[in-house]
Amino acid sequence: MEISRELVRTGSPKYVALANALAEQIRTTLAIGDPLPTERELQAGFGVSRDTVRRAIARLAAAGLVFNVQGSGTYVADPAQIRKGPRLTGFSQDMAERGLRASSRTLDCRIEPCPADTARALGVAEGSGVLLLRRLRLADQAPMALETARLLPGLFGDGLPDPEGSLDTQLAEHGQRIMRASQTITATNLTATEAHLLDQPVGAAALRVDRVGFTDRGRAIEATETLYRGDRYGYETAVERDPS
Amino acid sequence: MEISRELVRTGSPKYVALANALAEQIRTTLAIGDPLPTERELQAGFGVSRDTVRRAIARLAAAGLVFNVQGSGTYVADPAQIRKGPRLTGFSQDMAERGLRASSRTLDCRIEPCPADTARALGVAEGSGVLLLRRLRLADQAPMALETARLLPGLFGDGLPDPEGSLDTQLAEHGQRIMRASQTITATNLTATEAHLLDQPVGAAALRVDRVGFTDRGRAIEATETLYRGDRYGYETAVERDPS
DNA sequence: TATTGATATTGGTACGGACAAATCATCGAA
DNA sequence: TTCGATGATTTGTCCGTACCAATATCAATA
Repeated sequence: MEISRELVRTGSPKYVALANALAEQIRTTLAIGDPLPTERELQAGFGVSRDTVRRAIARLAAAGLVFNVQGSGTYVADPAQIRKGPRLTGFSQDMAERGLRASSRTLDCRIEPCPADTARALGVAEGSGVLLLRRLRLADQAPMALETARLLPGLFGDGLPDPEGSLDTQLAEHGQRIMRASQTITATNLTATEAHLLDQPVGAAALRVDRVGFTDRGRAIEATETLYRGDRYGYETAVERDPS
Repeated sequence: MEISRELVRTGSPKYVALANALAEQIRTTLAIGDPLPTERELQAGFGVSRDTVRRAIARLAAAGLVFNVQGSGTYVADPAQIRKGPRLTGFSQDMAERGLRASSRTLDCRIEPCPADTARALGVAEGSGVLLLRRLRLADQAPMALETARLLPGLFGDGLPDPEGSLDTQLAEHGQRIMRASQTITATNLTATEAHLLDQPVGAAALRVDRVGFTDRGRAIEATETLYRGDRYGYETAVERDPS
């Protein structure tokens, strides 16, 4: 493997720059199963410490690009097989990655008393006012999902969000970034109302995703229930074994 | 926070032992939002290097137990809100964690030609012989899921696996451990045959999980399709934002 | 009182070294 | 040829040090 000896750092830490450089070289010059240069070779080649090399490789391993074998080396993983784990995305980005154009039709946008289960998830008192946003989500103009979001009040200053835009983006503009979320995925048959909105036959199978979003401080700020059309949507995820 | 000064190491690395010790003390003596001792305090208290302390804390952070704030400290996260990510488990263990007793009824167990899509997932030639294992999975005696597994031949020496036992356990006994898997989750309506086996009405919504299991070397050895009853099963997962 | 600015504290990055554990290549013996 | 021992190689763990970046604290100032 050819080793470039200069790292481009645009404000990011050195190990991130090194990881990017390695990822690029893996894409361009290495095949699946090929070994990377040894850590000490990389250390010498890039003129960095082994600690930095190991951090960079750990980053690639976490992304599923490579895997380590103690005593042997570090090897390029199969990108077709090792899919990336589920990333936290909004609907728009999710659709974009599937090559679909996302749009939405707002069904409801107002302050309403919080139901019990949502209140528990958000850590607020039952019946206290939360922002309700109900939207029909379209992909390439055709109905894809029915989304009911409840957010803590005051996240958008005093006003309401723009129902047409990406919630995630608007939250970020107000200094609130959802860094992690917990989801429960179930299957359900559509009711008549839901089926009509989604342009599906009554009783059709739908994927129901209940999501609670947290900031990096662990504060729950958003609870969303989404009904995806079973015939159009699949949820991809990667799981790993417990360290044991 | 009280700091114990002795670490119990049962073969595991020091940072793992420290992480366990910290997790225990967090459970017993700290509340949500409380700050951990500073890294330098822990370093002195346990008599280890700061590197070891940081590794231990990184482990806890990855598990969602704590979170870091640069310049401020490390704080205890809310365990009720931050659920653990999905772990790679077999059906038996999955049910056990839900407090249900798993059993199974074998519907089919033989060698058969591999269909095209599975062949691609497993990286073998289409039509080559793979081990087919079809089982009805029961939880507390009631049908829960319909599982169709295809495995590379020869994983169990020359014979077939015991259809009643845990596949995962039997694989491990033959030196094959599935370390990661990629899954696609969809919703579907049950056919008449499937519905009958699962004791559900025809057309009931079911959660379909297509899983491909890989060894730590990235080799695919198992492809499983599982139909879970929509009224009994939910899939829980945690997602995180991309590092960006 | 409110704001600013200096200073200390805390986690984040980076360097260096040493040894352990797993693996691999080699060589010798059976 | 086959098997096993041996030593070299490679990743994993652990230690120590130094400095950077973000945050918190508090005194000085307007």
